[in-house]
Parts: sequence; C-alpha cells; structure tokens
Amino acid sequence: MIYDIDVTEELIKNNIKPSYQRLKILSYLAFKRNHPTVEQIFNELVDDIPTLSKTTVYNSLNLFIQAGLVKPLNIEDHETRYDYDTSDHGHFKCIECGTIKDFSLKIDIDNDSMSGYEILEKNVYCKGYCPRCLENKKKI
Amino acid sequence: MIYDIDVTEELIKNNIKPSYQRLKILSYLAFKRNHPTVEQIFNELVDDIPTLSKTTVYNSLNLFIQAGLVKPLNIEDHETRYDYDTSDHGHFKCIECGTIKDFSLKIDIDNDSMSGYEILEKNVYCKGYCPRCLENKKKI
DNA sequence: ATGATAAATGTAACGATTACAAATGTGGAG
DNA sequence: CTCCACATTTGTAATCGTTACATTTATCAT
Ligand SMILES: [Mn+2]
Ligand SMILES: [Mn+2]
Ligand SMILES: [Zn+2]
Ligand SMILES: [Zn+2]
Repeated sequence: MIYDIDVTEELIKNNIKPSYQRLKILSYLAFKRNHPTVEQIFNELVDDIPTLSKTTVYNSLNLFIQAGLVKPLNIEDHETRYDYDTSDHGHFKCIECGTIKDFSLKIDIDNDSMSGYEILEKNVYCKGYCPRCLENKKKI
Repeated sequence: MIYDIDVTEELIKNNIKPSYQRLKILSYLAFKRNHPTVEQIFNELVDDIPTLSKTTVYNSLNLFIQAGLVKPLNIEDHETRYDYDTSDHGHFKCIECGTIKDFSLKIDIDNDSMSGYEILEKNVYCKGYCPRCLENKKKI
C-alpha cells in the first residue's frame, strides 16, 4: 500500500529527520485523514514495514504532535485518535459504528467570564448516530 | 467532613438505592462541584469511610452516569473527571495548575453538513493558562 | 432469627501508553 | 571503504486507570 503524498519537506521544515517509518506514518495520516487510533495505523502499516514496532508509532506521533503537525483527539477516554488536519474544527463520532466525521463550527465563548485567561486550544466533539446507523435501526 | 446537601431524593427518583457510600459520593460532587477524578473523590472520602473501596467509587459514578445525574469529562485521555452539573456548558483546564473552570457558550454547528445525523451529546473544552498562573509566569 | 437479595470490598485482569535497554541504521572522519 | 559516534527503531517490561469477578457484608421481608 503506497500513499502518494510526499511529506518529506514537512518533516524537514520542523527539524524532524524524515526516516522511512516517520514518512510512512505521516503520509498515512495525510492520505487517509481518517482520525485513526495507534492500533489502526500499526495494523495498516505493518504489511508495508514488517519490522514496525508499535512503540515507533507512538514515538513518531508524539514527535508530530510536539511539532504541531498532528492533533490528538480525546473523544473517548480509552483511545487517543490522531488528526492530520490541525485547523479549528469539530468532530462527530457515531456511537454505533464508531466513524468520525469533521464539521465546521463557530464557538461563542462568553468573553466576560473568561477575561484574564489565555486560551491556547479549543476542542469540540459530539456523539450520536450517523445517517446509515439511523437507517439500520429503523429496519430492525 | 460532612456535606450538607441531601441527595437522597435525587437517588430514589432515579431508582438508585441511597446507600451510605452512594450518598457520600454524590453529595461530595454536589457540594464541591470541582470536577474531581476518582482518585480525588476516594482520597477525600476515605477519611469519613475508612472501609471505602475505589471500586465502589467507580461503580457508583457509573450508576450516576447511567441515570444522567453526573456527566463524565474526557479532557485528558488518561483521567476521567466527573461533573455534577449536567447542563450544557464548556470547560477550561489550566495546563499549569490543572484547575477546571466552567464557562457558558453557544455552539453554532453548520447544520447543512450535519443533516441526517442525530446529535445526542455535545462537548466543548479549552486548555490554556488561568490568570493566577499567567501572573506567576511573568514574575519568573 | 433466617434466608434471599443487593451492595461493598479486595484482588486480579485488562488495555493503552510509556520507560528503558539492546539492536539497527546513518553519516562523517580518516 | 572502514570505523566510530549518534540517532532511530525495536522488543519487553513497567505503569496507571479502569473493569471483572469472587467473597464478604449489609438490608430487609418473612
Ligand atoms: Mn478532524
Ligand atoms: Mn462543569
Ligand atoms: Zn454509524
Ligand atoms: Zn493555573
């Protein structure tokens, strides 16, 4: 499985050496844009890189997060997901099938109550049922 | 340490038997309203109830969540926090001192992109520095 | 009191993540 | 090219929050 997105320059710009594993992991995220877990990333890349270690996936992702190339998502408390899109947007997770969808949004935070605070990071996520799972529930 | 808030009726209404431990745990949340971790709840209540088990804290909280009396917060992936206030509001966590503050907000989700989806739950949280920690940083 | 049922407890198991030491790869000096 | 220092990767063990499960304790109707 080869992903045609070249992320070499992106890594170099951020002072991260573009090793074989790092390139594969970051281009996987850039190509798929699927908010995967470490488990998913590992399982899909281990075919390409039989010697791949899960530790390397964790290490690389943490490097990317430090550099601001990737954003971690804490939608579920027991599984971190990773997003190549670091722009400000929300996430919807279907509690039936687990798929995650991006959505755009505008947050209006009451500025009076937050004066004096320095906000560095905003996170929004919703949970519910996706259209497909709603359909399936009707049939049963 | 005695919390004067009587949550007996609240439990009965939700078909949860008001045992000694459950009353203590829920009234702790109702009185403090401090978004504590299980660790915090356990440490502060074990003085009152020397036989208290952490499992009981987990079990009780999960009961409360099922009944909608309490909302779990996944701000950090490795620690669930518990909120007695189940109304729609956002949370700010200071990345220096860890304190969590409520804030009111209005989310405008682009309805076109979410048509067909059933949204059951919205979550918003921010991270940054609280006023006190900003002050301390300036001094150093 | 007695026995049935529910709740609480203690310990073991689990799963995601990190720590750490050993193995492997890389790149430059000689 | 060979050797060596250094960075990266790998495998394994440790950690930590949470859950599973079996045992003990409490509650309550008979
Ligand atoms: Mn996204
Ligand atoms: Mn709150
Ligand atoms: Zn779905
Ligand atoms: Zn602070």
